[in-house]
Amino acid sequence: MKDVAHHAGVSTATVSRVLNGHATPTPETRARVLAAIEELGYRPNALARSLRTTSTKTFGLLISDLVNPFFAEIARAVEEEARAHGYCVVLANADESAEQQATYVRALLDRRVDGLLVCPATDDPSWLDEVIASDVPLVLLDRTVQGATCPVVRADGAQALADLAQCLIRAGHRRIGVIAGPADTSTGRERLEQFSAALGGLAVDVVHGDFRRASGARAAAELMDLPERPSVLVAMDNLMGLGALEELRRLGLVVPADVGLAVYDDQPWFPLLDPPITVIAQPTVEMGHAAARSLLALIAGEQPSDVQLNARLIERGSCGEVDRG
Amino acid sequence: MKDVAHHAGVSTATVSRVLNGHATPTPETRARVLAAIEELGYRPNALARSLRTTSTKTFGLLISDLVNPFFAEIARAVEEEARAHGYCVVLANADESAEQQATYVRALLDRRVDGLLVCPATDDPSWLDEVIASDVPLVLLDRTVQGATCPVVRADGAQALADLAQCLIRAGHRRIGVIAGPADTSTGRERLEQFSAALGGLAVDVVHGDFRRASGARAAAELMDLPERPSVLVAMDNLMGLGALEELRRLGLVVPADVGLAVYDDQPWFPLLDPPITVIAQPTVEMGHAAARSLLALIAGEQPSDVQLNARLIERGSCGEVDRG
DNA sequence: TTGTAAGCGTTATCAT
DNA sequence: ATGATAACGCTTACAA
Repeated sequence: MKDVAHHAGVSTATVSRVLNGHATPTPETRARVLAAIEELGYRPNALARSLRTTSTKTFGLLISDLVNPFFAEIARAVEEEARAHGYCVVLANADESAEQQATYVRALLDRRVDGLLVCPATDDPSWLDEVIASDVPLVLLDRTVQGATCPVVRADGAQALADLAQCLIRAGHRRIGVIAGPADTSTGRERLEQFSAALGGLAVDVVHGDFRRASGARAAAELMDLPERPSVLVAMDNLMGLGALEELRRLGLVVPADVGLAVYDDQPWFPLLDPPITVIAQPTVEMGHAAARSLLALIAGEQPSDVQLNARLIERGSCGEVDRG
Repeated sequence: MKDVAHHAGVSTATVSRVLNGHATPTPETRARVLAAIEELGYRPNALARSLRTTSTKTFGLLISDLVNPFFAEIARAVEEEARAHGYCVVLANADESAEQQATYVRALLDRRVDGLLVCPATDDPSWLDEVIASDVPLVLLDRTVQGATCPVVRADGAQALADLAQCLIRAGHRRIGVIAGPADTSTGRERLEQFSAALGGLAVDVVHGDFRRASGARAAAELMDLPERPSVLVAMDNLMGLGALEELRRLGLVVPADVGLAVYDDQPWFPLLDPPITVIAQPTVEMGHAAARSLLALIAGEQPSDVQLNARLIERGSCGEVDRG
């Protein structure tokens, strides 16, 4: 910057003014400075600038699992909305681990992001104190944590789960196996509760997984090993659904003849299976956009309210019709 | 930091020394400082630290398309390896756009990342000059660009494509439709060339896509609309393969009876289709790890050589057997 | 072992 | 309209 100033015969202050589009510099000095910048290939140091202005024009986005396409889509949407408003997104991947999440929260805070979007790995609220202390604006995405007072953006699956319950009961299912998410995540608990509630008194067999593929396979194996086999399986996330599908295949079980299957989260390949899989689809793109906008609002000093988007059931025939012979 | 120093009755220099694990501070002053840090909830400002030390302990990772699971897996692996060596990864998503890529290269350079990993969206080398000028270490991942002199980590598909060609010819295919990647990407060109070469004189019908889903559907439609229909389609990337699958389904065509299909990139759901899809699998995790290690080496002043991992054919039956009646 | 002070590359205040 | 200059929060000679 000093070089540029020298080259243009001005002070660094003027260079700064040109850089930041201030009104003051005269058109001709502006031209001289711009020429010098061009010639020297000068690029401002964002670190120094941020140190001075206390603004990094950067969001931190903490994702629970990057290889989960549900989160990848959300991340893409967040980044899209952020970019439209002049913000960069630093993406960190917690891999469904609470410790990694805490580590990254700290790393992002230390790097002075202007705002934080977190898809919490677990309910554990211990990391919250640090971000509150730093008073960096925070928005929770997809999942909540205990006692958080910040805006939350999530999909409401109650209606969709009720629809699914109806659909299964109508099809004659009386033994339902649920591959639930972790009990220490809000989505894991809620989906299970809402589904159970919608089922009325009907009991379900529940095995908890961890929202990842292998756990879906394990859970499916366990459920199909029960003395009284379920006639349909409901996987509460797409990766566990994938694992379940793999396990059923391995066991030589045919969907829906031997056992039905429904999955939470839609994926483009679900309709390609035989039979196409019945799913509950979440509005990922809208969630990402809404979350970024909430954070923007928070930064602008507003008080954005929570956002609840609706998930919806897409029936495709993988839940079959139970033979009532 | 000044507060901490006051609180502990020392100077900021001593606080700094404690923070950075220097040998000098006496155990008891160290304890006092640590206590003060704890009590005040002090967190060092990474920006200021980086400004001073010119090291951010951060890699920039520029991905061509985050919702492409191939890149998501790579990103995860890069992050994993980087974390193991004390580096954070800032992930940016170019969405297969050259302009967005250039924008992000600049943003990452300005933020003074210690190294850059780029999966180039196109061959366009214009952004290269800026990173060379900045002399931030650079590693190219998956794709190369014209005239780049930096280490490259990629998968070599020549053998796998030759195997696939053999497999198709053996099955009796004589009209092969290729859904190729963009001609302005190295992987787009190479895969097509290597496959054509392996086919010997046999002509192929080629339609270029953009490595994304919709283009795969369009290309499949175009190929199946040819006066002489191909008996098998080869999609040179998993997203275009997905699109092709969707289009074939829409057209009411059955794989492999009506038309065979092979796809570059494996995905967990390919084996679940009926028939399971024959694919060429790339070692994504190894690629991510290798790339991160190459960058680490570059930063350490070494001269890592290019890395070529082998892709491999996995035959699963979606290419059928042509009826030679 | 510890403190003083300069400097990293900016921006912003205050003069001019 | 422009130029000195202090300050942002940290690290590191150098001195004590």
